[in-house]
Amino acid sequence: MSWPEHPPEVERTEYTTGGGKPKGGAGSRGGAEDDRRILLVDCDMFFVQVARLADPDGAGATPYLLVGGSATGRGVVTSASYDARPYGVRSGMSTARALRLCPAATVVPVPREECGRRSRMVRRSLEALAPVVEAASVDEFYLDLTGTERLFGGESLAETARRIRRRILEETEISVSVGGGTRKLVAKLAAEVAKPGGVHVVPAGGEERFVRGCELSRIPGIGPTLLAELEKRGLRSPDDVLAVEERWLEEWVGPRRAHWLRERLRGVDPSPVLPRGERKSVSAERTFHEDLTDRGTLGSHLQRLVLSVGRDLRSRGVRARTVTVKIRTRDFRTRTAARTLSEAVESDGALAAAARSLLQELLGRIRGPVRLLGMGASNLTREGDAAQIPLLPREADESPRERAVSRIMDDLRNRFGDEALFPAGIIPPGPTTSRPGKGDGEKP
DNA sequence: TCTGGGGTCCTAGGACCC
DNA sequence: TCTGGGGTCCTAGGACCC
Repeated sequence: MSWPEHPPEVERTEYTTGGGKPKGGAGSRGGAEDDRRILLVDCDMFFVQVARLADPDGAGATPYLLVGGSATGRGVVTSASYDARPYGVRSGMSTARALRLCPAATVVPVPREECGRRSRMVRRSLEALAPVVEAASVDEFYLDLTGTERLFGGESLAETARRIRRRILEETEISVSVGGGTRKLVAKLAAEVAKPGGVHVVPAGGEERFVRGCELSRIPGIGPTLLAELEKRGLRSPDDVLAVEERWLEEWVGPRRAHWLRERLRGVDPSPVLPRGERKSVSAERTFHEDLTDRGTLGSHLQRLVLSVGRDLRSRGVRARTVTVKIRTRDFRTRTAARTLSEAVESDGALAAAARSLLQELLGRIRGPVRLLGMGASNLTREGDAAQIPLLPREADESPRERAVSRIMDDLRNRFGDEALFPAGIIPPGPTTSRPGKGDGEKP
């Protein structure tokens, strides 16, 4: 059974809101009358699945698989196989510690390209099955099926979810779990219940009871900081939070967050399922194997980051007006410096010029070695978009020649590989830049 | 237990303009 | 010399997500 190209009788819920932010304004409440049919399709341990598909004999052969950074360096676990989790391994944990907990485990690097490929496969399959698809991340997709009841012959949301699950597995070899309900928040939490490889749908009207039954830490938007803030006040469950007088909550976490929190815990979430718009920023960063002090070395690393970000910008056909440089020191403090240029740029030369002076500025502000260096570009505009007319004549941030040079370099790298050219002063890929897909995990 | 890399969104303060 | 309010843009930092 497949989805017609343009389902005529689908009545889409129309939303006028711009960003899909959970503003919770008085106008658009997700009240009891909310009868949307929303699914969250969540790939099971996505990186582990993809690593196994990409390397069936290596990663695919061991039950205890950790996907993530190197074991000897400062890497962390991005995803751990279900067999490894009973040992206490969690994503975000340092790989070294994970290996202490589960010594039998194999570590492999994240297969980035293959992850992108499989993610696009899943998205395309879903787009053929539902009228509105929002890619929330590489491995999570919201579907809005509101109005499809007749089209699907009265099929229940849970039946639809199971059908979609089977279909995705057939078409992409990726196993997913599916959560469903009338709101994104509820669908998301339901998917946790559905894992691994199952389906869970919360019936309309049961939202508040369902959310109240969840742990606070599982509610999207409640992170470690807010959690600790609430715990400090003795609030450990949704019921605890909802029992507290509103004015106290407002005093503790601020009026806006207090309101947001109460709405969420009552299962209210009016945010619409919206296909993702344009990218807002592009960045690259690097944590060093050992903290760095030498400014020349830092400069070379910065240049590498510039090349990566510049190429990313150009491949997307966008230009950036704001350049940001970020450093993290040994004490884990992060500092950023940003500059907005008078016109948007895309060439490595223009990006590098801005980045270099920002790095100097940052190095003047800190003492001691640098743990991480990052570089980002934001304030993006499409190439074709009308450029702002400068009010006064000024020096250009970027010449047509600089743009042309960068594009030629992209072309050469695309044809002959990343290592084809490294302008003087650039640190070539070192031993820490391991290549995915070879052998049994990485040992730099 | 020593914390990756890619993002998004929010807040707060200052500059500047009207 | 004292005194506005609002709007927009920019910067820095931080919370959060996967």
